[in-house]
Amino acid sequence: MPFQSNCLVLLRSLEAMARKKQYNEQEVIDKAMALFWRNGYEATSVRMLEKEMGINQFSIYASFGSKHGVFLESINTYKKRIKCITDKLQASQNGKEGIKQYFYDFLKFARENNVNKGCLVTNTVNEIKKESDPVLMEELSKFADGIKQLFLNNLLQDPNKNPQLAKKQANYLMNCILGISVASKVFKQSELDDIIEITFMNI
Amino acid sequence: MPFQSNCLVLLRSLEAMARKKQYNEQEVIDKAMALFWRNGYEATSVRMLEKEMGINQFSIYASFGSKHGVFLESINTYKKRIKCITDKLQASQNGKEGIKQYFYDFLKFARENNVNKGCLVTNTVNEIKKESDPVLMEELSKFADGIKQLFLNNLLQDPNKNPQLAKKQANYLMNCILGISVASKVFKQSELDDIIEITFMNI
DNA sequence: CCCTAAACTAAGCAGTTGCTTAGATATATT
DNA sequence: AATATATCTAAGCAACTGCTTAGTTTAGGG
Repeated sequence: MPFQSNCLVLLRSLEAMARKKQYNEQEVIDKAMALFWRNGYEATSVRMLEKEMGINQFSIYASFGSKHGVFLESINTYKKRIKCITDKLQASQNGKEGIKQYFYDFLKFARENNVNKGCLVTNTVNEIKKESDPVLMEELSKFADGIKQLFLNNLLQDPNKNPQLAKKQANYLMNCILGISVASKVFKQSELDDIIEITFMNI
Repeated sequence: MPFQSNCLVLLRSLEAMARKKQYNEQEVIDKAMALFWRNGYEATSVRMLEKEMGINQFSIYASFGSKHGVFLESINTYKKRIKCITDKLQASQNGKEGIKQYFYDFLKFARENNVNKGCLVTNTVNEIKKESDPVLMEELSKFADGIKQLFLNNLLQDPNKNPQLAKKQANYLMNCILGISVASKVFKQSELDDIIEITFMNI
C-alpha cells in the first residue's frame, strides 16, 4: 500500500467532501526514515514513530497500513535521497576517481550531528533475516546491484581495462563500501581516509 | 557476574549440602551464543533463550543475572571459539598470505548450514547504539583492534614494507573483513572469492 | 531419617509491543 | 444550516518483553 491513493477521493468528489489530512505523507515518511536510519527497524516502536512523525497511530495505519509499510516507504525515500550522489556517480567520466568521490560523498551523506549512521540498506541487510522477508531482501539486493553496476561502468571507462577483471573489481569495491558503512560508525575520519586511499591505490 | 562463583558453596561445604545444578554453564552459553549469532541481541527474547539453552528462566537469571549478562558471556565464548583462527594468524609466518588465509578461515567459521551469520562482534556493533552501552562497545573495539594488530604484525613480516604504509593497510584490511562479514550474508561464494583475490592483489 | 539450602517449576509482575476501535471533529457539497 | 464522510483523538486489545517470586524438589551432612 504505497501511500494512500487519491482515486477514491476523486471519484467521490461530487458527493459530500470530508476532512482534509493535516499532514503530508512524504514529509512524515522523511521523519520516519530518519528514525529507522538512526535506530534500526526492530528498535523503532510505533509509539516512537508517532512522536517522530508527529501524527497519531491511527493516521500511520491509515496511510501506510503497518509498521512494515512505513519501513518500506522509508526505504523508498532513502533511495530518493541517495539518488543525488548515485546520479553524480552515473554522470562521472573520470573512471575510478569518480567512484572514489562516491565513497567520500557517501560518508558525508550518512553523517548527521557528527555521528555516522551507515547505509540504511546495509544496516537493514545486517539486521533482518533473509528468510523472514525475502521480498524486502531481494529489493535491497537489487539496489546494491545497481550501485555495483555503476562501479563497473566507471571502471570500464578505462579502455585498457580487462572486462573480466573489472567485474571482480566491482565486487571488490562493493565489499569495501559495505565495510565503510560499518567502519564509519566506529572509525575516525583519518582512518576512513586511509582506508579509501589504499582501497583505490592499485585498481 | 561472569558465571556464578562457587566460593559460597565451598565455604558452606561443612553445612548441609544442597541440590546440584542440572546443567553446565559453558554448555548452555554455547547454545545462547549460537542463538544471538543467528538472531541478534534485540530479536532474541528470554523465552527463546529458555528453549535454546534448555533451562528455565530462573536458572538463566541465577547463573547470568540478566539477558544482558547472558549476552556478555556469549561474546566471551565467541572470542574463545574464534581464538583457533586468530591463533593461527598469530603463528603465521608468511606475511599477507597468512592474512588471506584468515579471511577464508573466517568465512568457514561464520558459516552454519550453508548460511553465513557474519561476525557476532560486527553484527553487534551494527545493532547496538554506541551511547547505549559504551562499555560493551569499548570491549568490541578492543577485540577489533587486536585483530588489526595481528594484520599489522603479519604485514611487517615483509622487511621492505614501509611501516607507515603498513598501518594504513591494516586499517584497509580491517575494513575489508568488516565488508566480508556483511557481504557473506548476501553474496555467492564465487563473488567472495573474487573480493578476497582483489583485496590482496595490490598490497 | 530429618534438616538445610540450593536448584528447580511455573505462575505472575508491570511495562511495552503492533494494531484496532469507538466516538469526536472538521470540511466540502447540497 | 444540514448532511455525509474522511480524519482526528484517545482508550483499549491480546500478545509479548525482561524479570521476580512463591512454592516444590533434590541433594548431602548431621
